[in-house]
Amino acid sequence: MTAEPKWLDTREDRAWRTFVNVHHELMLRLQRHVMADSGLVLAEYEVLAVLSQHPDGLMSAQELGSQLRWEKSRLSHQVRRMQDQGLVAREPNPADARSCMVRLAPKGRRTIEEAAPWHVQHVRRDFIDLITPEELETLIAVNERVLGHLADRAGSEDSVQGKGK
Amino acid sequence: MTAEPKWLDTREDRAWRTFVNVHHELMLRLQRHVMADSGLVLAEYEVLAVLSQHPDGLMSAQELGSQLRWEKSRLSHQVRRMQDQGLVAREPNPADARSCMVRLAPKGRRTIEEAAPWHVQHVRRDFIDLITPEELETLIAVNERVLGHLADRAGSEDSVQGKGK
DNA sequence: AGACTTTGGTTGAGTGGTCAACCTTTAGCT
DNA sequence: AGCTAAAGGTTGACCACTCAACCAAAGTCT
Repeated sequence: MTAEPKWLDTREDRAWRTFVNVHHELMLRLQRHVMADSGLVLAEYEVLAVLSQHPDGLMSAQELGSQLRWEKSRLSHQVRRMQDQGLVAREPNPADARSCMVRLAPKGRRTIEEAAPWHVQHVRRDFIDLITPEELETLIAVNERVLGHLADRAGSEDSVQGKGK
Repeated sequence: MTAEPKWLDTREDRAWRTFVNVHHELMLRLQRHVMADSGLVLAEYEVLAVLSQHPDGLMSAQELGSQLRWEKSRLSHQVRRMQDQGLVAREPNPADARSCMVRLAPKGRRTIEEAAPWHVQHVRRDFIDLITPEELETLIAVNERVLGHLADRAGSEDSVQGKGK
């Protein structure tokens, strides 16, 4: 990189830093709460939450993964662990022999139904309720813009530039 | 939890989901970029970045940690790994024998100076430049509000409520 | 001075996530 | 049909982060 880049000014730097920090600390706190309330780790909660909102708590691994925006291997590991605990079950997918279905087990349903109200309350208290409606709209707009941008670039990811040095 | 909680409405849910997703995908992308550009992992970059902005690249572990908002054990592990790579060095702290100082090693300085412009450019392209100045102010305000809130509650963290069930 | 607490830091165990390699099935092409 | 490529998942290795236990030095209180 020969020319000096545009460094971040004070506001930009602050926006970036706080963005990173807020996420980290919020997640840490929610993790501890959900663990205290239900014995789940956050990742388990998220899987159960998505599953429980589908008819019969049944969906293909891939749909589950794409909804969570998780990599397939991450999901696979997670599902294995949760299967060991009896929270979910794997079933063959009749429509595609490569694929597999993940089903919410009874224990999983009980757990999520008990945990969800608490979790929502914590998300509210530590995040949503601190934000005005206008700010909320701004957040959504910005986040979706960034996500769209990232999705766009996701494919065209060889055209980086000459590489440092 | 006897009474039904206030569930998240569509906008709130969206704000929360996109918030989580944006962070995850941005970090993933930045991690890959900084790795491709300089061979560093993001955590290493962050440590070097903070160190390089201090006189002589020297600061106490605790100051480093608080600036990064990292737990002490995380920092300790990270510094050890980076020391093994010759990016930083540990030195005794003359002012306090319990403490220790972390110094930016020459190799660390070269690395960060080469990596920083690229990193900044990526943060810009994938985040900052997608945000209008007014939105940026909103972001900062919201993030700092949430951080303040979290810091407040950090201490008083036994007064949870009756617990589920 | 002597005990008690607090602070700064390290360590090891356990866990979660990424990556790359692999296998199987499905889709595409001729 | 037959060959190749792509898609869905699994696995194992590796690494980073958290948590709890621990240690030594500083501060505090009497």
